[in-house]
Amino acid sequence: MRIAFMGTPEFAVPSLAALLEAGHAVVGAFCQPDRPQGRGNRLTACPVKKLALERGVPVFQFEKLRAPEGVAALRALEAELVVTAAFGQILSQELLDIPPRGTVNVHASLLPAYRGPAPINWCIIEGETVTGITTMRTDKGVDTGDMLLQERVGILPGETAGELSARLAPIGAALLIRTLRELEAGNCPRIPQDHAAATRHPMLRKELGRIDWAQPARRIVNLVRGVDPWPGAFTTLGAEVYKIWRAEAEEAAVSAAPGTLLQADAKAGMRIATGGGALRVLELQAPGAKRMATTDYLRGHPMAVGARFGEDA
RNA sequence: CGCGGGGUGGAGCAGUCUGGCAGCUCGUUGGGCUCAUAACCCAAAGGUCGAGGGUUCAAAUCCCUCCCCCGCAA
Repeated sequence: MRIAFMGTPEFAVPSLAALLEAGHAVVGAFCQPDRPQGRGNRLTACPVKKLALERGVPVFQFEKLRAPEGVAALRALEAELVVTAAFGQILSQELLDIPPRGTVNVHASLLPAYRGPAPINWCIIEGETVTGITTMRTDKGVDTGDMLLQERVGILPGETAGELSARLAPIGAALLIRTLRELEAGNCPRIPQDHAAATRHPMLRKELGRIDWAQPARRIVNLVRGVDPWPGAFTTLGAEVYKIWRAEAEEAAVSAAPGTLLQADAKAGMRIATGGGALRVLELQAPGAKRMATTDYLRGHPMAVGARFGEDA
């Protein structure tokens, strides 16, 4: 099929690769414009753009695809079908009307649950143990279109959003290919979503990573996993910002105020009081330093038991 | 030219300002001790101090150039 692909981050890469692999004519790859990124603010190409260039697929980057130039560009490609995967822009009805065989989206959740731009992160933050991939017909709402195929995937204990995303991406790619095959054969199911059962979660913000020590340790662990690798869970100690990358919940009863440093020993490790149990910090990152095992950190940076995290700001 | 922190035995760090013996907490190895240990005691190995150049009687430390890592902002 003549397909226009739209996607931006790493998650979308296997889907684009699979389309090419399956012999589809990918006539264009749309992704977000290059953004200044990292130290030095250098313009950086997104993963989809890199792959597209590598495979000789024409790349299109519009600040707003729904603006006239974007619409014209898509129209000019004369694609039969549009495939989107974590594109990062909402398609207008005008855009949706262009491809004669419609638009198919690869979404990383079991719709209608976890609609929105960051389903993988939110599943983990909310403590889910099962998620999945849904392929769907894109309509004018955000992740509201009719569902095509769905595949359940278990979330591993301790798995981070980054790890889960890397695991889901190829599963999504495979499901996409199967969906297209069944669409072409005319035997693909098409199931309207139960909108009453839908949940929607917002885009990630930096501030989401701030640890609320009044929460139970178990929820803080889920936050730590769910915002890894971005924005990362963090807390403050005085003016310093510490990131916490790996932690376990300890159910023991704790009487100290939430955020209190209960233990900081280079051998026994670090424990912090929470609103429910203690948080055992296994891996952290101090300002200016790289992430490291808590015990390693404590060897060179003794900390006073009784200090309160998250007290300022 | 966005702002800032950092690179020192295997790990985490101090020492750099004010040049003068390569140091701390661990780990590793060997030995001892103990019913036992995230325990304790004794000993040992392990370093181009990120790279190159310069200044100096003398450079981890001061000057110049470069490389690499990290945080913030976006």
